[in-house]
Amino acid sequence: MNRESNMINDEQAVDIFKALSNQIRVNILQMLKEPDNNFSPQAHVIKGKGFDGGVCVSDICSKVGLSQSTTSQYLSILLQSELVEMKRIGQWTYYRRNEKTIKQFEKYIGLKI
Amino acid sequence: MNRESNMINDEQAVDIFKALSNQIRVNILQMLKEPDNNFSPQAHVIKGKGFDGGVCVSDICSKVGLSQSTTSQYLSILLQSELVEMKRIGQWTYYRRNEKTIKQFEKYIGLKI
DNA sequence: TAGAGATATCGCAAATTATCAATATCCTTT
DNA sequence: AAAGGATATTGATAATTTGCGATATCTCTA
Repeated sequence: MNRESNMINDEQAVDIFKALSNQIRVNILQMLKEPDNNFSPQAHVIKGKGFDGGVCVSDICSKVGLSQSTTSQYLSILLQSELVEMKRIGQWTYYRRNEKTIKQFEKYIGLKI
Repeated sequence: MNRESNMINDEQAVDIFKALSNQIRVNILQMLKEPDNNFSPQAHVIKGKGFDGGVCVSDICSKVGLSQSTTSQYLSILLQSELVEMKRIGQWTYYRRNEKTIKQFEKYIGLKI
């Protein structure tokens, strides 16, 4: 029951549009689709620990070529819009795509846009 | 042949995200889905003349409650991203959704985001 | 517990966006 | 040709975003 619970609202959708209104943030989301292919072989990509595919900030940072502070801030914008999720393990913070939100967003586009 | 011709590129996609990163512009696009239901009965909604469903700027303007200049500018942002198309007929400029781009955008989200 | 590494936050200057009033342009009609 | 209505453009200011360096916080290890 309650199919609506899967639907994001207009406000959330605009937040997502804002998050994606920057090429580099889009790139980050795209790179996270295939962490193993898109980051250096020695990159810190998680297997196991309940957070498969998570990539740590410094690897994303060196890949996108922006400063650490900007990269961190962009990740937090993606996090706030729930396009990604994060988990801190030790001194590293791992980010990965939040496929649930992305699916809901796709659905929103099809129905509401 | 050439299935790729239907696919928008990353840059176009970011332009679309920017266009949609504003609630009012999203509202305009949504209202244009059903012009007859969303505008006043005496609104200037086109039937025929090869531009069915087109709505003129002043009707959109009074509906969204922003100034004429802002409304016009928002429409031109939507036009540049090709989310809408326009046709000038006499002294009126009619805008309507560009379903082709919207479909391509939907496809882009599914494949690239 | 002091240092070192990873990430987040703060403060800032530059660039961009939001929004309006005023003005210009384009059509139509007289 | 002039007036008037519809839309676009311009100029201006306030607000937001971009992106950085500096600093703070957190966590591990010596």
